[in-house]
Amino acid sequence: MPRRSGRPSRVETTTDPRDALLDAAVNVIAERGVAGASSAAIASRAGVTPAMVHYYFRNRELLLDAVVSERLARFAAHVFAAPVSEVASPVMVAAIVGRLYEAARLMPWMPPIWIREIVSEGGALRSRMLDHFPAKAAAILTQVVAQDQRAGRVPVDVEPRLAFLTIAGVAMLPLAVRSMWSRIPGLADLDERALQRHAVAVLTGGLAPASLEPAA
Amino acid sequence: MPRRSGRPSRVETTTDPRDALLDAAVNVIAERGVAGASSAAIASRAGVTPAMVHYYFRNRELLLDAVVSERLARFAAHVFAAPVSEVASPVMVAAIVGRLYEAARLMPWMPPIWIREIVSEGGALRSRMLDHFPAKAAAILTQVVAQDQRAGRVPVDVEPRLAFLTIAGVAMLPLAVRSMWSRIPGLADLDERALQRHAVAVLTGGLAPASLEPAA
Amino acid sequence: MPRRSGRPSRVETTTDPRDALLDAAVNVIAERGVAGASSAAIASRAGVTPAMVHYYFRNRELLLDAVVSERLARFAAHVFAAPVSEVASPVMVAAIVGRLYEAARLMPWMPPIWIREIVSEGGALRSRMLDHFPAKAAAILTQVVAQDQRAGRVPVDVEPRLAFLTIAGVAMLPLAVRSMWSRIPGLADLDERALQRHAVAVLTGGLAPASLEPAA
Amino acid sequence: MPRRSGRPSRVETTTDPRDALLDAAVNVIAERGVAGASSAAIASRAGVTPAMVHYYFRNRELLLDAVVSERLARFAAHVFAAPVSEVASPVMVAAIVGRLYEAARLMPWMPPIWIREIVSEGGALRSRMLDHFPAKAAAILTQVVAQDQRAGRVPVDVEPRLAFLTIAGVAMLPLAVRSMWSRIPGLADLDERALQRHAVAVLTGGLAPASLEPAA
DNA sequence: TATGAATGAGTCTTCATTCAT
DNA sequence: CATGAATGAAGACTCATTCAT
Repeated sequence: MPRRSGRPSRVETTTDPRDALLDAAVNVIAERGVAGASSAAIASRAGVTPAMVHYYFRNRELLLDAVVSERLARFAAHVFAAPVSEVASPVMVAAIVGRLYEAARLMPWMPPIWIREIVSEGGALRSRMLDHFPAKAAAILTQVVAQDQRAGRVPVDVEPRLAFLTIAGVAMLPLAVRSMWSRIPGLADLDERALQRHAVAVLTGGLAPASLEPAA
Repeated sequence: MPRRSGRPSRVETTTDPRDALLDAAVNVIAERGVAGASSAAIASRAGVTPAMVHYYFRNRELLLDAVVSERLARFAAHVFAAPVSEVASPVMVAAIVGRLYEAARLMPWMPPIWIREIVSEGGALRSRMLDHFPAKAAAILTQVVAQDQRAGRVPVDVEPRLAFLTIAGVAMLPLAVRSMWSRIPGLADLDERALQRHAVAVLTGGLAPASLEPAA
Repeated sequence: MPRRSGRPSRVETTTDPRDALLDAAVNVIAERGVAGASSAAIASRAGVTPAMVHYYFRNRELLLDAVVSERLARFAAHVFAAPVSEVASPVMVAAIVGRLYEAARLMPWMPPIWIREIVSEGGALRSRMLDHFPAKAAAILTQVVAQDQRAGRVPVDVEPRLAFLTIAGVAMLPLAVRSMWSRIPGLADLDERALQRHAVAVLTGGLAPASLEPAA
Repeated sequence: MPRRSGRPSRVETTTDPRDALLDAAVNVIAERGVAGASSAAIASRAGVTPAMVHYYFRNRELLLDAVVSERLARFAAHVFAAPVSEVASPVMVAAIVGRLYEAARLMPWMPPIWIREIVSEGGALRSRMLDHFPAKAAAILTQVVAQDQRAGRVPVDVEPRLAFLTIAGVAMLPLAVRSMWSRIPGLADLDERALQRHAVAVLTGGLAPASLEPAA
C-alpha cells in the first residue's frame, strides 16, 4: 500500500487520488451508511475503478480506519480545537454548539454519520471513533455542569455526565434529519442559524418552562 | 403466504412462528441495523431456516413492512395512546417522556432502530414509518409550546416546530446509546429512571442556566 | 398415491381433482413450457394448493408421465384413430392433416407443446412421447409415399421417411405460432381453415412450382 | 462490465473470454433451452466460474441480449445476406434453403434454438429476435409467391404470407430434430444433403402429388 | 382427502479481494 | 500507478419435496 506521497505528479494542484477516495467514501457513507458504501459505490463516486480502493487501502477495514482517522476525527478536533477554558456552563455550552455548527458547515457529512454509524447500536464506526473521543473536553464539561449544579444553578435532576451526549443530541439531530424537512411543507424555511439558536435555547433554558412563571 | 392463523391447535399460547420471526427480526435490526439483518441472521435467531422467512413474508420488503406495521407502529401508538389533552407544555412534555420510557421498557428495540433506521438519512424504515407518524400529537405539541412561548414562558429562540424532534432526541438518544455505557466505567450506574429524570430536567429547564441566577 | 377413482363424490359431475390438475398442467405447459410449469403455477391454475400436486402425482416426474399418457397421447390417438387404409398418398396426407386440425381444435395445447417439448432438442417430454409414437401409421405413410414415388408421382428428391415429420411440421408450425400473428397486422385475418388449406396445398403441390409451367 | 477489448496481448488469436462465454451459452441453450441454461451450466461449459458470467454480462437479461445480437442475429444475416433479387419463386425458395443449410452448417445451434425459443409460444428469445426479423426479405418472398400464384403457377390454396414460415419449418425442423434420428435405426443414414434436397423437393413440388398424374 | 409448515438444494446476483500485467 | 480479469463467499429468492395433522 503506497504512502500518501506529498508529491503531486503535476505542477498543478492535482487532487491526491487517496484524498479523493476518502472524500468520496465519507460522502457515500453519509448518504447510504457504511453497509451501503461498497467499494464500487465509492470508486464510482471518485471516478476511478473499484480496484483502486484496494490499491490505496488494501482492504475495507483499513479504508474505514482511514475514514475515521483522516476525516471524522477532524470534526471532533474542530469542535474542541479551542482550549476549553474554565468558564460558566452556559457560555461553554453555547461555545461548543457554535463550533459544532461551524464544523457541520465545513463537514456536512458528519451529522448523519455520527447518528448512524457512531451513536447507533452496532454502528460500524463506533469503536473506531472511541480513539478520537474528546475525553478531556467531556470531562471538563461534566465538571463545569456539576459545579453549577452544586451552586444551585442547574436543576438537580440533570445528570452532568450526560451533558456531552445531550448537547450532541440536541444540536446534531436536527442537522442529521434536515433532508427530511424538505418534505414537510411548514418546515422548509428553517435554516441552520435557526437550528443553532433553537439548540442553544433548549440547552440553556429548556423546551418548556420548569414552572408556570415567566422565564427570566 | 400463510395468513396469521387466529390460534394454533393448542389451548396454551404456543408462540406463532410468524410472531417469533417478527420478534427475531426486530431484535436483530436493533442490534445490527436493517442492512445487517439478513434472512439467515433473523432465521437463526428465531431457530428456523432462512427459507421460513420467505415462507411467511415472501420477500424482504414485505418483511420490513410487517416489522414496521406490526412492531414499530406499536411504539408510537403506545406513546401517544392517551388523549393528549390541552395542558401546559411542561406537563405535556413530562407526560410524553414518561410514556416514551414506559414504551421503551416494553419495546427496548425501538430506540436504536429509531436512531438508525428512521431518523437517519437514508434510514431503511423512514418512509415506511411516515405512515405511522403521530401527526396530530405533533401538531398539538407544537401549538402548546407556541402558546406558552407567546405568553413569555418559553425562550423566544426555541422553535416550536422542532419540539417533537427535540423531545425524541433528548429522551431517546441516551436509551439508544445505553449499551455503550457498559464500557465507560463511570457511567455504569445510570439506570433508566435517572435517564428519564435527566431528559425531563433538560427539556423543562435546560442543561445550563440561561442566566447566572439560580434556577427557580 | 390414490388411484383415479371412477366414483365422483357427489351425484353431480364434480370434476375429478386429478383431472383438473392434469388440465391445468397441460395448459400451463403449453403457455410457459415444462420448465416454467412449477407445482405452484399448476396448482394455482387449478385453484388448489401446491401440495395437492404431490398428493396426486407424488413427484414431478410422475406428473409429467401422467400428462403425456393421459393427455398428449390422446392427441396422437385422435389423429390416427381411423384405420389408415391403403389409399393414394395425397388422400392420406389430406386425411392426416384434417384429423390433425380437428384434434388441435379439441386440444389446442398440443401444437405449442409438440414444438417445444417433444420436437425440440432436449425437450422434456420427448423420450416420454416415444412410447406413444404412432410407429405403425408412420410406417404405412412412408410406404405409401415411397410407392407413389416409385410410380413417378412424387419427386425423386422427396425422402419418404421424412414424410411424417414434414406433415407434422407444415401443419403444426403455423398453429403453434398463431399467437404471434396477432402482433403482425396483415396476418390477423388468417383463421384455422386457411391454415389447414395452406398446409394441404403445400404438401400436395409445393409452395413454388417445380417448373415454370402452370400447375395442374 | 468490461468492453469487448479489441485484441488481447498476444498476436495469436487468443480466444476472447467474452466470446467463449457466448459460444458456451449458445450451445447450452441449444441443448437444454434457455430455462436450462443456468449461469453455472454456461460457466462450466466455458471452463470458468459462474461469477464470470455476471462479470461480463452483468445479468441474465443482458446475457440473452448479447446471445441474440451477437450470435443468433448472425444466422438471419447469413441467410439473407445475398441481395434477394427479383427471381422466380422456385429459384428464390431453393436459394433461401441453400443459404439456410449453409448457415446451419456453420451455426448448428440455431435450428433447435429457433424451434424452442423463437418460434415457440412464450419462447424466451422471441421478442428479442423480432428486432432481427428479416422483414424486407419476408415481404419480397411473399410478393414473389403471390405473383406466381396470380400467374396460375402456384396452387390457389397456398397462402403467400405463410411462405416464410413454411420454408423455415420444412427446412429447419428436420435439422432441429436430427439428434433424434440416431435412435431410430432406419434413419441414421440421412445426411444434411438429403435433408436439404428433401426440403427443396417438398417446397417446390409437394410431398404428395396434387393429382394422380405423374409429376413434371 | 387435503393442507399448512418446514426445509435443502439450486439460481441469480453482489461484493470484497487477489493477481497478473 | 492503475486496471481488467477472476473468484469465493454470502444474500435473496424459488421450488420440489416431506411430514404431521
